[in-house]
Amino acid sequence: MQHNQKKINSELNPNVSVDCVIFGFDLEQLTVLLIDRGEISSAFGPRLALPGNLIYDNENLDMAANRVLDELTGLNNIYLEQVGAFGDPDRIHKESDREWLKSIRAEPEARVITVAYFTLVPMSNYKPQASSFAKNADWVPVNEIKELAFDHFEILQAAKEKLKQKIKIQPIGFNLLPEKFTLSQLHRLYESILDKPLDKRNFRRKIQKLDILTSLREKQRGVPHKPSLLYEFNEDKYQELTQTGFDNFGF
Amino acid sequence: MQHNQKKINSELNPNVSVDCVIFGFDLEQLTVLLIDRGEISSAFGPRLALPGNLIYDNENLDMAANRVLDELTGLNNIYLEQVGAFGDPDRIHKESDREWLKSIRAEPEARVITVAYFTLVPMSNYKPQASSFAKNADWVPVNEIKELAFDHFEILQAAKEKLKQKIKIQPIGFNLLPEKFTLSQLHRLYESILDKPLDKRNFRRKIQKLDILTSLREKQRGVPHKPSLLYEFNEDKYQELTQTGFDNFGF
DNA sequence: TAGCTTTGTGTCAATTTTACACTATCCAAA
DNA sequence: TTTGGATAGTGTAAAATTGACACAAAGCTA
Repeated sequence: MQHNQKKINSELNPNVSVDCVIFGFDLEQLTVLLIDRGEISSAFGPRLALPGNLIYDNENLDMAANRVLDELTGLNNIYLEQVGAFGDPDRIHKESDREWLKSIRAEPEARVITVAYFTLVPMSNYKPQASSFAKNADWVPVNEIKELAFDHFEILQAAKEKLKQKIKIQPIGFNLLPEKFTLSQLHRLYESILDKPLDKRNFRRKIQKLDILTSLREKQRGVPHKPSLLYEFNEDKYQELTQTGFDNFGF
Repeated sequence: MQHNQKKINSELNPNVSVDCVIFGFDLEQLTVLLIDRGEISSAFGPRLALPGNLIYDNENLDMAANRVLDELTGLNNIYLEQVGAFGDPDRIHKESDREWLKSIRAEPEARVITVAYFTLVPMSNYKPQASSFAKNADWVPVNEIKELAFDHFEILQAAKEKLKQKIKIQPIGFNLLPEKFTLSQLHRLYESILDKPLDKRNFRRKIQKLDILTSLREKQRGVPHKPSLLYEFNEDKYQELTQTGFDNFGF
């Protein structure tokens, strides 16, 4: 593999962007980190949008997604997975979006293909803060989101679906929880991702059988009810599992 | 949704391409339709590549993939699914690939992000033929492919994986078979996609339970052994199934 | 100390999965 | 026409998994 073209300066590629669906879990429900575009577009359409940006010509797509994530949250080394590319020619040309683009893009009329990612961040590690491209960012429960800028709602749907599929195959949900968590929290997390109720006892049986939890000799404190045992995620077992994979479909 | 920018002429977008992993099944094994780039690059690297092309500015990604597929095979209305975007800055800058690009691209040095698709075509409906961007195209058994141009081998791996996952969730395999087929052929197809042997009786039981096959009162002819019953795919049941979905993971 | 809230636990029936081997049918070759 | 070769087609029993279901224990609060 040779690199024949050394890029001294890296420039924004006006035709390709990344957008991130940043999932969090407030121990109650699944949430997404959205940016508020402010008044400028509110007269015409949704204020909220997924964080995203054009890519630089010297970075690959994963790097670009990580950069966006880092700029917004200060987090890196985060679970990140590509959802796919979205490239409708008119995806950014709704009236309500054009105004905003004029204010942030050098070529607001350019056709932009976006590559969507989803990431899982432990909300406890992060509180929203201002960033270069977002004055305001906030966690919004997934179920309350009815519309978003551009085609971001469609992207969100795709990301949810991908997460749903993925969590059936790999125990990635732990990325959304604090280091120590209770089985009830994990249970609730699965319910909100799969978007259906799961029997408590059956869930516990099944998750325990995966053998990736370490039970700590420590209880919840300060809760007005029987305190729960805390658990930790067992990375070694996880690695082993991802090797083996856990297939579902019986064949 | 308003369209504010009418494009009279559509131009090639020099920064975004689509590549298609066109799967076929020769009733023995899974195959992929590859184009032969010919002598020009053979001195340096692989001659074979996935069919693909730059997108036009007035078409969306699915349309572009369909166009590539149509140009090469004359087939349209084919099962098609996005695999994802591949955007390493150096993905097309191997020495062995640059020569070829010079011969087919207006801007051979431009950075190109590609969006990969996989499609399933019934091989019986198609015999390779010349096309605008490929003098020669041919079916190659998946297992025999060791290297491809650009990052196409990586794309192929991703497409195989996606197909593997997908076939566990939806009965899409039928797209690879002729209209009438035998259970053994279907069996063999699943084995070659999942890349592992499946017990014959268990497979038959399971597939029958899906209830998407119609048994024809017709037998194979001219085979030097007990002829197999022929089956047909039942579209109505399939639609019903995709509604319900068939989940694997038990939760 | 009484009451509220959530945790944590077991069993049984039904279903699904896995492993496994022999006969039936057609063609081809002798 | 008989025989051999090849693949089709079929059932069962043991093991594992799933799904449905209810009540006592622990801590907090008033």
